[in-house]
Amino acid sequence: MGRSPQSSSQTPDQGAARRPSRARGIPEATVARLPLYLRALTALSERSVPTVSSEELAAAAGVNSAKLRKDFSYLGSYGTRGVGYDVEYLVYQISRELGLTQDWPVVIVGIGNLGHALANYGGFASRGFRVAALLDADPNVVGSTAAGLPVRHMDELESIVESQHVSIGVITTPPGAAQQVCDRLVEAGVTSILNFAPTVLTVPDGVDVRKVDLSIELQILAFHEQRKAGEEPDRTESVLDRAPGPVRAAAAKLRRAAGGNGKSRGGAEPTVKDQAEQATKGKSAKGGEGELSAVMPA
Amino acid sequence: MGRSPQSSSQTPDQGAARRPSRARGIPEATVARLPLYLRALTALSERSVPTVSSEELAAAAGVNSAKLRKDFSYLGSYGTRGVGYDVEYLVYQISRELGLTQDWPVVIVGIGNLGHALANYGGFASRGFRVAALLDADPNVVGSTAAGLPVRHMDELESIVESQHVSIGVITTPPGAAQQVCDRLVEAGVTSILNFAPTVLTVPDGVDVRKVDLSIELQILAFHEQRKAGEEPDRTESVLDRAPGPVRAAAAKLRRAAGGNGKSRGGAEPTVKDQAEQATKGKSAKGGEGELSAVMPA
DNA sequence: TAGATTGTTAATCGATTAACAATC
DNA sequence: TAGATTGTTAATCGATTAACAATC
Repeated sequence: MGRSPQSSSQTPDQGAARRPSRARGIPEATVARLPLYLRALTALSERSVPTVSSEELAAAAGVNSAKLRKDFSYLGSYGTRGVGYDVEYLVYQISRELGLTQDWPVVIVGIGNLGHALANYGGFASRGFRVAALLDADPNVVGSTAAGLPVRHMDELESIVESQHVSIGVITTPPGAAQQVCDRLVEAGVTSILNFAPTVLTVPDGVDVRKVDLSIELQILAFHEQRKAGEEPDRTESVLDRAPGPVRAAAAKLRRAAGGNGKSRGGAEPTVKDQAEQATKGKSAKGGEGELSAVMPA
Repeated sequence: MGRSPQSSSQTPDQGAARRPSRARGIPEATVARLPLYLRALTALSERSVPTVSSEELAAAAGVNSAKLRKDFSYLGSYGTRGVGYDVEYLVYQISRELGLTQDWPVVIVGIGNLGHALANYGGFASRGFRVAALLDADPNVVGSTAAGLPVRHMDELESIVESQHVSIGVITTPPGAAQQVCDRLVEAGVTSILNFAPTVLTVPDGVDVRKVDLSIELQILAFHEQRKAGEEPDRTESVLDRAPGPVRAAAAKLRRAAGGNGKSRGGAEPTVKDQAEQATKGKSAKGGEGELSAVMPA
């Protein structure tokens, strides 16, 4: 069976998006928004709002109305011109489209803080996801309870997955254990994996992986944040000069040596490049993946 | 100041993507992948690998090499033809591009299980993110410690954000409190928000919001999972018949009444629609956002 | 020089958006 | 009927990908 690494990251080409994937012709981008619409509709339903226009619903979901109507057009013609959409009816249709009208047993592997948080997450149960088991490798954790469920030992993984027909696994282990856990889940029959460990998982064809990476989200924010403060005054100086000592020193050296910012496009400047290289040799990895092992206690 | 809801969800148009946004011409999709490359490069750096080809690095990051080279071309010409990329040099350049060579103080608001998990997340510190403070509204939580830091009261939010120049806030409160917390953060000077609460936040222009939604990820997996099992045998029957009692009954009724699946495109079938509507009135919200309040203990 | 690999081009694909005819 | 709002079209935009000339 051919193995392919998943796409990872909160980006357009998440897991399933790699296959032809537009199952039944619904674009991946639309699928990713259906849960948003469902959430907004559920809130309206609780307030007993009978119908809603594309404009109102779009506002509640945080998208524009043209996009929403286009999205809904892939599902069918569920609205009424001049009136809008029936809230209950849409809740049902979207739930059905997403597969939420059936029960989805899931296992959570790695019961640290994050595993705990997920086990307690009410948003799962209310949408058809049922925690079939909590698993951990640590004997000190096994036997304790989280969210009213006993934490069971990894040894039971296969029997639980098989007997309860679990098709979705959630991995909240340290990164070092993630691939091995993934392999066991897949071998036992799991075909969808939600991965919180900061690792690229390799899975056979036919298995979907989605990745949630807390640190990546922050890094993307930092990228934009960086550009807000100075509004491009002279990035080389402003950014590097606020950097930690060694980097700042190297930056100064760079400027003295070449006046460039190491970002000049196409300009072949081996001198600049070599010096920046030297400058970073010392600090090198600066923390790196090693520290991530401490991220999510197994 | 014009307020606009953020785009939310792990989809292409996350927060910042709404503005013209391609700060310095780097596409949003590329920015979202830079952290992946950085992680892979950091791992290589720790193994003291001096250079890497686009093919190797792409494999490690889980993307294809053409995409990687295209991404890097936006940053500059940092490789050497015939050789590849210098690992240390690239680590530095990408870190700089992402703004990780500077220190980013963040506050985490809402210290439940998830807040705890985030406070302990080693991936933050190793990338320049420093937890400036943990905040909570619950007097029983205030004063305890998490990840070695004291949990402080919400009342201190403004003074902390201002005195420590915090520009990034992480919201892990229950959904009901999120918008209010967001408003206070923004008012105090925060311009980037990472939102874990299942709510659409409204923020002024110039403020970026990224959203991480655990339940949405699972729903997307469920959508694809649903299509694997049966491979389109006759979805109306297979899906609805596995649904809970009331829904299944309604489905049967529907089939009897019209033989349609309620999904027929364009075909105006008021009878079918009305009956499906009736059928769902009873179960209605089925849990819904209310339960989500239990998600993340403040 | 020969082999390897980058950086860029151009074609393709998918997603977004405004506008409006259809129709309730 | 008049007003409102959907569902769809078509234009635009952005992202992906293969291929290859440039060049180490």
